[in-house]
Amino acid sequence: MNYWLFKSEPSSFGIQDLQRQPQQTTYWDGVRNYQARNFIRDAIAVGDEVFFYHSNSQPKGIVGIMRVISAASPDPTAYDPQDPHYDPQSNPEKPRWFGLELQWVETFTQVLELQQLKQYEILQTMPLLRKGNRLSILPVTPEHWHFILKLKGLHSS
DNA sequence: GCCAACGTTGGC
DNA sequence: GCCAACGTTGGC
Repeated sequence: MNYWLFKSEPSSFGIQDLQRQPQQTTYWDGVRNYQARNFIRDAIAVGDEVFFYHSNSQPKGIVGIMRVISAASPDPTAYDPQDPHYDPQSNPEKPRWFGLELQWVETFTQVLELQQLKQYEILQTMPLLRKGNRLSILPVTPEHWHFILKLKGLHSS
């Protein structure tokens, strides 16, 4: 069982949107970066837990937790010319992009803001905090995962 | 709105 | 295979 962090802009899909879905699940599609694709296709497994991160927003930070409930499958939006993530070069015979199903687990009572996370020495090695890291899907070490959960405990009432 | 830090594309 | 140009992400 591994831990991850998925970014999304709440203006397009935030954790509140996830909570409103039927069964509180969603298919995470639209990933068009090979490194992130490799995580989805090769490393993320059913049962893994995921921090939901709101990017490009105010506040920005970790807003909750999701759980992986399906294996990766070819992302159908890649073949849909109407979709903003349409990739004309991708071919259903040889899928290039993948997505997977996630289920809502928890929404934090308070956002763990980026600025706050930056204050902790132990988190300095998080890929999330490394300058210039724009990957939308990142691994989280168990050490960092549990530290952040403790932080969350401190800041919820 | 700006721009640094990438990733991707395509000419050569 | 190199690398300049371009596009995107995302913090500020």
